[in-house]
Formats: sequence, structure tokens, C-alpha cells
Amino acid sequence: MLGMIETTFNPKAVEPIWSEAWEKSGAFKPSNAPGADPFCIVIPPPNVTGSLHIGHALNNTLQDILVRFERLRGKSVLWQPGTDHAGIATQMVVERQLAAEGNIGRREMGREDFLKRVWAWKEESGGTIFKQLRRLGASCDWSRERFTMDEGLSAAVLKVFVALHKDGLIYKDKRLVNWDPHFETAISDLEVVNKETKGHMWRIAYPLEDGSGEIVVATTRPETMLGDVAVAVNPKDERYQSMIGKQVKLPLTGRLIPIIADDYADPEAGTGAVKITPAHDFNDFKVGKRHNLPMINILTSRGLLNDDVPLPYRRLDRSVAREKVLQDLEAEGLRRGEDNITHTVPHGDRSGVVVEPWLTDQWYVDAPKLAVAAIAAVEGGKTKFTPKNWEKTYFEWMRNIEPWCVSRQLWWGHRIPAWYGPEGSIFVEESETAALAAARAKFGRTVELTRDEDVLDTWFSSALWPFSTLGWPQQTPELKTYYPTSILVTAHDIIFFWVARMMMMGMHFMKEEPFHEVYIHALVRDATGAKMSKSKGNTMDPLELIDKFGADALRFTLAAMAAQGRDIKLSEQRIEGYRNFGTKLWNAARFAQMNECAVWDQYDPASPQQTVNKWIVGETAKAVADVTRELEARRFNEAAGVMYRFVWNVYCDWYLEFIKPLLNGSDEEAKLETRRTAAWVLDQILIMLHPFMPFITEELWARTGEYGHKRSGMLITEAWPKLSEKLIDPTAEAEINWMIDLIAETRSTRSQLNVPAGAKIPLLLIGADRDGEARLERYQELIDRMARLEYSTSAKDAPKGSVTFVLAGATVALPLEGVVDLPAETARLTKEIAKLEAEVKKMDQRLGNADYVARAPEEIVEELRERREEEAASAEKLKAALKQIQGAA
RNA sequence: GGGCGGUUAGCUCAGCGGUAGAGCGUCUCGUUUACACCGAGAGGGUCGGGGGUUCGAUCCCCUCACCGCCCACCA
Repeated sequence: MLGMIETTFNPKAVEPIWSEAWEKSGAFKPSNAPGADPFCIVIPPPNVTGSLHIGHALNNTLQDILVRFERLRGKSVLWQPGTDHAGIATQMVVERQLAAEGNIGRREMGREDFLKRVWAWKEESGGTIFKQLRRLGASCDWSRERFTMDEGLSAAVLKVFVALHKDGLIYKDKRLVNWDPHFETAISDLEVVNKETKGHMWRIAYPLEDGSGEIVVATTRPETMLGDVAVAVNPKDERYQSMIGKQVKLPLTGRLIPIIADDYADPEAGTGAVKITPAHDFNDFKVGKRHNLPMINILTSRGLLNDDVPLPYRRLDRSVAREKVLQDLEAEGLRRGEDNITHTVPHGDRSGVVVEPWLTDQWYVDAPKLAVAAIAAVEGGKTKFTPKNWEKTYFEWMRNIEPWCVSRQLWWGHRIPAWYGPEGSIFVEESETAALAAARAKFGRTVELTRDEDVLDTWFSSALWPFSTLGWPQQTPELKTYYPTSILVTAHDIIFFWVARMMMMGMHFMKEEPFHEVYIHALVRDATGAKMSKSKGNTMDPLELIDKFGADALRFTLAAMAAQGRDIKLSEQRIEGYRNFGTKLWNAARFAQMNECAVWDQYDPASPQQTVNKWIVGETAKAVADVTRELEARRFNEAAGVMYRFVWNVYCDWYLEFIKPLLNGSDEEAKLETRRTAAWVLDQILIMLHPFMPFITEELWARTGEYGHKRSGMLITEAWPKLSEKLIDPTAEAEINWMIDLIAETRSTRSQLNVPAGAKIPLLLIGADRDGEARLERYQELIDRMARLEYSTSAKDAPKGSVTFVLAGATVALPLEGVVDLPAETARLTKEIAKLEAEVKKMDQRLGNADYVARAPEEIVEELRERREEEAASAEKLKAALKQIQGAA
């Protein structure tokens, strides 16, 4: 029993019911209706063990709006859900748990047991985020949920890795990587964050071997001198000409290293002489290669100094070693001063520790080659960015892309399918069996193989997401129908991490772009404007907001704030305002119900005879066109704004007020038409608003369908309105707008004159105001019309010489004689006159310019002239009125 | 160093070549049978500064200032 609608909507009670009903009904699955266009979005997979933060809420709200919109428009919609295993992040969480429980660490535990533990954590917390997304109303096809480490996706990863390897697009290389000494793994360039840090620039003297003096180098990292293999100076640098080719005796180690000439040395920087440490600096690495210098690694995987440094420094932490090196140099009298500087230091984005360039063997994807097709797809318009300016960012990065280091020295992830055999042989195959077979073929006998210990970067599997979730490498019907997907919705912080890589993998393996459009939305920032992130923990909790205001309010707020181009600072007040919007809609429905505005399935929007009804039908047609256009253009804020204004400012403020007398009147035919129209418009509102506020609209759909014509199904399966522009009746539009304008004008007139309702003001004031006489006539006409339409009974009863009417919630009284607050009115008129005179002056100037240049269209000049005259005349009238008032006083 | 974005009402932000907008907040008024999560009104802005284009600039162009973000470099 639904019964009478209460005064407010109760989201907590209602939302779970609809969530379940929708899912059970199969409404989230693609309709696969014959002839229906496909529409597909793959969800940006959240971390499997994560929970919903406000960024997810925004991201998924926007996707859900599009998905529900297209579903209503009759497309066969697939919103593909899934989660990411989030290698480093998840492993980190579990390691922390182990530490907190006082358990043994992962190394002591061993790979197998540790992975068991991670899987257990995945099982325990893995469902959380999808439960939360359901609360938000996300209409994903939950039956198709995928996980980057499930069987199918893991198979895709293997296949891709092997295929790329066979094509030479994945290779193993020994080069410098960003090494995270905390996690003891390589990380990609993107996982390094540079932080401004206060530090020192130390100057150190390296004595020349021949005793002819010294060369002073500058460095921020003195401990790395233990791995120095040369000192470089610029060949054009006069100061050092004579030293090129000489040897210096490297302090603390006694090694002899050469002074070399290389353009890399900048005479302006430091002392102009730079120490070269190829194993621990990316630039030095290049110099080392150029000059065939040895590479001396001085660090262990944990960032301690290794055994290739003199005894006193071995096993010291790099920071401790720095102090000791400085002290020892001081003792030897080789320090040549220092400066305080601020410089940026690379840190691991997850670990937060300083990362080290470190020389290791890693697997690389040949990103520069894969980028070619990915760039072309965007250049050729196959994939479009919204807003378009992000294409520039995309191009910039893609055109300068570096090889992508994809191996990680972690355990949680896809293990690299490479096996090592005798004589340095490597077999990259999809299974151990295949690798063994390949090895047997090579060696002519069965050999022992050991598998690569490393796993792949999390983003490797994410890069396959658009096709792997649709079934690839199987040629599934879904893959055929929904690839390329329609649109990807994501935030700009992962364009490089994710979007770019999906483009590369999609173009390579599918030969087609993974999505036609990439919609980049803003980041939701915290109060200080800082980026909210999973690891920082400075997030707003969307679940709390949903508890407090309902999912619809949160969704509508996020949509209304999702303007293209600016990040969002969310405030609760705003959400509260949109919660009130829901209540407003709710009460409009309540009003309709109380007035027996029942749905009628035979309703023809072209049929109304009453002016107000013709008008609202036209307004509805406009709203449909507007909201459709804005959603198609992905201007979510505009689309939300259209609905907000239509519901509140048009339907509620004016239409429902205008029809009150009709509903209470005696014209039965008009009454019936009005009831049906009001109900029909409400239906259109519910449909259009459904993508934004699915719960309240679905609930009202059910409630309003309780009387009158029976609904054929849930709102979620309705059809988006298709209304002809012919429904806009210009005559009705003009009539109603005329009334609205006048009523608004009379309202403000009363207030401007600053008299209480019912008080009396002199006729001369109205008459003397701008357009005064004409206005008085119009008021009289308005009153007549409204009386005719039975808008007001009091108009008839108004005392002679005054008019009073009630409309749109306000009593408007216009007595035509009486008293007035003279000082206030004098001030107002003076101000008004000054404003008008300024206007006239401006007009004169414009007209002067226009005549002089004589280039303005005649119409405009004419318009300007007219306006000038009007303003001038008004000013004169006001002056006259002012004189009269002053005379009276 | 390269790139992107921002600067509009007290706050949070839309908008835009044609007389400045919303929500919230503030102040007045309101026991009108949908809604006080409401209604009617008011106040509050030289649209960051300076140039230019234009009949007309908050909007387009140039420039400066400040703020933020991304990338690169950092001896």
C-alpha cells in the first residue's frame, strides 16, 4: 500500500528497495533489442580492496547518468564493471596488516603463504566497493563483474605479453630504473613524484693526480662520489681546458678517474665541473655510455652501501653514509664550502621514500613504437577528448614517451611468463609446458627452467581492460558488439597511467581504438584544494553524504558541479540545496496527487485548449530538447541546470500556481484537461530526471502510477520523451510570459515603493514612473484577465481606487492613492535618475562611434537610438516626479 | 624551463560579443488547503590590473600580476 504521498521523501527506506528491484529485473543488462544501437562504457576499475571515495562517486555518477540516458533512449547498454588488483597498493596494505598484527614479514612468510594472505584479504574486502556503488545507484551489469587477476583476464595478460615479446615490443634490458628501496622494486617514471626539498649543494675538491692542483665539483649527493668514474667539464670552458685528459685521485677511495670533456657539463651550473656517477644518475648514465666508462653500483636493494665501497662505508644507510663522507672530506680538508638550496627530490608515490636510480635488469615495453598508432587514432579523430584541450596533454606525453618498465619486484600481480634455462636462454611462453617444449626444441633435451620471479606493473593488465573484460582473446559476441566502446569517463590524473596505455594496447591488439570518446572530468579536491587520494587519506566519505542527504542529492550535486575545466570543491550546503530540490519535486507530485492529476495513457500533448496547458507542453518540449542537447555535449552541469530550472522555476513556481484556479474552478472540461496535462508533464520530468536522480524518480513513478492508467513497467525501462517543436505554441507562450513578466513587475513595484501591502500610495507615483501610464493600463488588463480566469476573488472586492490579487504565493496589492515614505522614495528616484543619465551618456557615446564609423548595422543603430530616447524620457519623467514629491514635502 | 587552468556577489561556483547569474549565507515580510527541505522581496559586483579589436568587451587578442596543477630539469 503506497497511499497518500508524505511531505518528504525518505531515501534511506526507499533506495535499497529500488536498487534490488532494478538489478533483479535484469534492467542493468544490455537489452539486445533488435535494431538497438550498442552503447558501452567500461568502468575505470577501482582497487579491489578499496572503498568508495568522492572521486569514485563523481566518476560513477557521470557514467551512470550517461548509461541511464542512453538506456532510456533505447540503446542496448552495457556498463561493464570490474576491479583492479592494484599490485603495489594492495601488497602494501597487507604488509601493513602483518606488521600491525606483529606477524612475520612477507619475506619470512614466503611467496606462497603471502599470496594466500593477500587473496584472503581480497575475498574479505573485495565486495565492499561494489556494494557502495550500488548504493550510489550505479547501474552496471553486475553479472559481468571482472577482476584483473581472474582467469580470463590473466589469460589475456599472458597472451599479450608473449605476443609483444615475439614482435620485439617487449624486451629485457639492463638500464637505470627508478628504484624504490622501501618496496625493493623498480617503478615507472609515472610512479615517481618529485618533491621540493631543502638541501645543500656541497663543493668538493678532487686533487689532480700529478699534484698540479685540484678540480672542484659541486653535488647535492656527496655519498655517490664513492661511485664516481670521471669528472666532466665543458670542452669550451676555458677554466678547465688544461685539465682535460688528466686524472684525479678520487678522495676517500684513492681510485684514479679521468677528467673528460662533454657538452653535458654546463659552465654556468655549479662549479662547471661535474662528477660522473653512471650507476646512480640518469644523465651520468648517458655520459658514461658515450665515453665507455665503467659503472660502479654502490647501493643494495634496500638503499644501503654495498661492498664495492671502502670498508668504513659498507652497510651504512645512504643518509648515514652522506654524513660520514662529508665528515671524512672535512677531515681531509677537501670541502670547499656549501650553499643552502631548494631542489626537487624524487620519491616513490606509494612508499614516500627517496627513490634511487639503480642499475638492474628489467622488462620494458617499447612504448615509443606502440605510441605511433595511439597518436594517430586521436589525430584522426577516431578518439575524441572532451574537453578537447586534453588532447594536447595526451599528445605531449605520447610524443615524448619513454620505454615503459613493466616488471616489478613484487609478489601480488601477474607473474611474468618468462623462464630461464641454461646458457642464459630465455623462453617467453604462455605456460610452463610451452616454455619447456620450446627449451626442449632448442637444446634437444629436457632442461630445467626457472620462472622469472617478478610480476607485471598493475597498469599492464589495466591497459587491456576495454577488450579483456569483453572476453578477449575469445571472440565473444560482446567483444564484437561493444568494441570499440562508446566513451571512457575518467579523471585527468590517469590520462598517462591508463588512457594512453589502453590506447596503445587497443590499437595494437584490436587494430581499433578502445573508445570513441574520452570524457575527462575534474578532480574532487579537499578544502585546501589538495588532490584527494587513496593513500593520503584526506577523502570525504560519500557514504556518509548518502546517509545524510540521499544518493540522489549527492548525484545531482556532483552532476551540477561537473563543469568542464575546473576542479570541484564540494560543500555540504550545496548537497543540502539539491536535497531540497528533490523535496520540491516530491511535493509537486504530492500536489498532483491531491488534485487527482492522474496519468492517462491516451494523453496527446497536442490536444490542450487551455492557454496554460498549451504553454507548459511547449515548455516541456523545450526542456527535453535542452537536456538532450546538453547531455550529448557532456555538459552535465548544464543538463542538471535545465532540469532544476524547469522543475522548480517553471513547473512549480508558475504552472502549478496558474492551474490552481482551474483545478478549483467549475469548468469540468478544463479541469480534466489540466489534470491530465499536469500528470503528463510530471511524467516527462520523472523520465528526464531519472538519469540524475534515479531513486526518487522511480519511487514517484510508482506512486503516481497508483491511480489512473497502470504503468507498464519501471521508470528505468521507459522511453526518453520525443516531443516535436510544433508543440511550442507561440501565442500561448507570449500570453503566459506576458503575465509572468507583469506579475514579477508588480511584485517588485510594491516592494520598491516600500509600502506595506494594503497601504496607499499616490497615483502620481505610478503615473510618473518610467512607462508609468502604460504600465498602469497593463496592470488593469492583467487584473481583468486574472479576474476572468478566476485567479483572484479579492480583485473583485478590492476597494475602489486600488487593486489586490493573489497569485503564485504572493499577495500583490496596488492601491492607487494614499501615502508614501517620502525620504525613501526621494532617494530611490535620485539614484534611478543618475543611473538613467549615465546610460544616456553611454548611449550618446556609442551612437557617436557608430555614426563616425558608419559600420554598424542600421538595426542596431536604430535600436540604440530608441533606447537612448527611452532612457532620456524616463529620466525626465522621474525628475518631474521627484519635483512633485519634493513639492509635496 | 615547457604546458594547462584559474582570478565574476560574503562563501562555493556557473555563464558569456548585446543592460551581470545560481546555490548557500545575510536582511525584510508571510498562519494563502504541494512543499518552512516553503513562498514573496531586498541588499550585495568598476567580472584581477593595463592596453588593443569592435558600434558595443566580463567574454576575443596582447600584456602584467597573483593562485593552482601537470611535465621536465636540478652540479
